[in-house]
Amino acid sequence: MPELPEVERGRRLASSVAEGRRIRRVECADDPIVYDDVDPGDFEATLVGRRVEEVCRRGKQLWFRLDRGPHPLFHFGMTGAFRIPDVAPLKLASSPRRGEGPEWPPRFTKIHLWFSGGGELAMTNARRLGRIRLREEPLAEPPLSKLGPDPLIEMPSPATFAERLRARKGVLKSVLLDQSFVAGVGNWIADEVLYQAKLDPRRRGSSLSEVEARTVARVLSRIIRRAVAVDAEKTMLPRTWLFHRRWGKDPDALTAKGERIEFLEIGGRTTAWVPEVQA
DNA sequence: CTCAGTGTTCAGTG
DNA sequence: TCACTGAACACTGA
Repeated sequence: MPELPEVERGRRLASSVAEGRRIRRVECADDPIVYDDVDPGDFEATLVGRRVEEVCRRGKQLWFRLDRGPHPLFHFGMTGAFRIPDVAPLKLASSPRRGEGPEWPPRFTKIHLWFSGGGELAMTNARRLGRIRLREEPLAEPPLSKLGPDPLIEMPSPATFAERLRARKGVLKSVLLDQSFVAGVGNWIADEVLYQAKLDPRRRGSSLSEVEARTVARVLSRIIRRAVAVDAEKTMLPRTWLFHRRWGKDPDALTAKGERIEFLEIGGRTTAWVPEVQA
């Protein structure tokens, strides 16, 4: 379920287990789709023995900066995640949902890494829209080189953001999802931003006033920082957010304030919005 | 059985 | 070339 905050959670998890450690062993699933342009055997040989200097993220892309290249890049697609072995061996009363149990490595594991010091990390990817790649210079090559600024670590000034947004002719929802405009916004964050900024998702960037465009910048930054601050834990997001009410296209869905939520399809994506606030 | 889906990419169009 | 649109990808879970 990865948008920027969830990918950042993955980065922190990987960082805690991998940074400063050497990769001792690698096991890849036999899945050429997930390996994109990399042969799984080469991949294992490339990584074993390398030291992980830093786990980096930009937008929804993650990569390990190793002591020498090529460096592995990870993209979670719609369903990917990093996992580490469960710490608590105590049996819980309730039975875990499928794929979330204590099984190790977990179901749908595409790569399993062992580090010096005993840590392990697995990347799962049930629907196989994720990608694992190798790059000599990650930031200089696609997909990273095509990304716009990451709103957590390199958010432009409101003035700069507003200028860029007002230069766009496309509808706001699509512009926010464009990873070359800002990196890391996905479907629910785009809807949340437009709800809190009180803007119709079908408005065109070029139609915004300076004040409206700056509001988008401010709200986007605030939402991202808040979601990252709670480590993307959904139940910790403010009750007033559209997030909690937007799922399932429920025709009777209401916001926490009792406003009616409606659904549109914009750029092929389901868009939840609140006409009485955003019209 | 059918279908939506927290994402990206690419061919096609204007 | 830019900007945008829609389809394709893949497969689980509802």
